[in-house]
Amino acid sequence: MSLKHGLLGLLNYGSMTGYELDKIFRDSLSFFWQAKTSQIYRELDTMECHGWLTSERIIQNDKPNKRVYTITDSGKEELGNWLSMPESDIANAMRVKSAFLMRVFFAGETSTEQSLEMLRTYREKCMEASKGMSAAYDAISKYRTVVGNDEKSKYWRIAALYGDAFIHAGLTWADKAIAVLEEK
Amino acid sequence: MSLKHGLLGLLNYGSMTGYELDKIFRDSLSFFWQAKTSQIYRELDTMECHGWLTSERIIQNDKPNKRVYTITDSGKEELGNWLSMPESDIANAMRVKSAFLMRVFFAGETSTEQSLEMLRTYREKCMEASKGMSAAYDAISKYRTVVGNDEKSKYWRIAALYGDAFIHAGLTWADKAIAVLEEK
DNA sequence: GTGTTATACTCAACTTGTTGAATATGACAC
DNA sequence: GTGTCATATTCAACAAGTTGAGTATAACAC
Repeated sequence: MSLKHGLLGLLNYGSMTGYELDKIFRDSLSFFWQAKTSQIYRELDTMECHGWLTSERIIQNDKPNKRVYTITDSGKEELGNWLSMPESDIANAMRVKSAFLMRVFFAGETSTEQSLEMLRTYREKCMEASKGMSAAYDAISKYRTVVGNDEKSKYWRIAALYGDAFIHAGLTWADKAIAVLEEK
Repeated sequence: MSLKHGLLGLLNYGSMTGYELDKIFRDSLSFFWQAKTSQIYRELDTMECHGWLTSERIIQNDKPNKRVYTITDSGKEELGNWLSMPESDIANAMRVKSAFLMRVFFAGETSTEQSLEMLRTYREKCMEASKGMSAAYDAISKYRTVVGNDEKSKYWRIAALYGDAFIHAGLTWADKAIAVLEEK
């Protein structure tokens, strides 16, 4: 249900269109949650049916018409419940689901050279992601001025710190793994 | 498609029942891929339809009858293709999907005390997971003797190292995050 | 006037994953 | 003879996520 709650969280900052929500997801939440445009619109529909949102059609002359979504009291309540829900998805948070690691696990079926190649590619992706983090921090600064709340942006920074920590862990792991395979 | 490939990887070690596959998933792959029993049986069905597996019904006297699955040449080919498939899910591997981090991101809506509570719980789960890793290493030793291949178990260790690295990163992140919230 | 980009949204088919119950056998303990 | 555990599998309904194409408007540059 977390996509729904992510959307509620964003709409709690202010009313928005599906298009804007989609962009913010890509810009800033995509590090820890990804959603396709089509899924976002679908979820907005069902959330409106639940009564968590209302929507209003805005006629525009310079651009295509749009639909602006606004969170309702019932939506705010739902968001609050989700935020204070304990345990269950903290346990969930520990869960990794990685096709890549599954490949590492079974890489004994291929050659050492191929496995090293894979790990080196992973290492490079970590380096790229590491550079990309500055964009995330930029996005945080940008949206902080929009939302105008430093207390909230503190939590965004904490989430970004998670990104840094895990990218760094990925790098050092890759180095260690490469070393294990290279030793003879 | 990774559950299918995980099952192929295990069946490549030797023929097994759905029940055994389910247990091995829980024992050793669950760190990076989780699947429900019912899903495993469903996937085995569709994989047999693809011709990646054959199955044989074994009549037992002391226990309920069982169905033993065996990987076919076509299945081995599929496994090989998946293992040498580049890029695509290395990029995927970088992706985190965490409802917990989403909650951190929006935790500004709740009190600092509640947020700290959440982070402390996370920290504890990391500690638990850290202890649980030794069980994973035990499982590796146990299955190494079953599979009888040290070269392969090398990769299992590498996967386990990933677990260690990420649990450790989670711990230090949680400490940092708690420090950020506690500073006034 | 042509191509590109940004805006704005919709749809359908499909695969994957979750929930949770249901069924059945035989061993072993008390 | 009752209860529990380990073995072994099946089913159905539902929720979530993916793929990929399709539709449309208007600004801006060249």
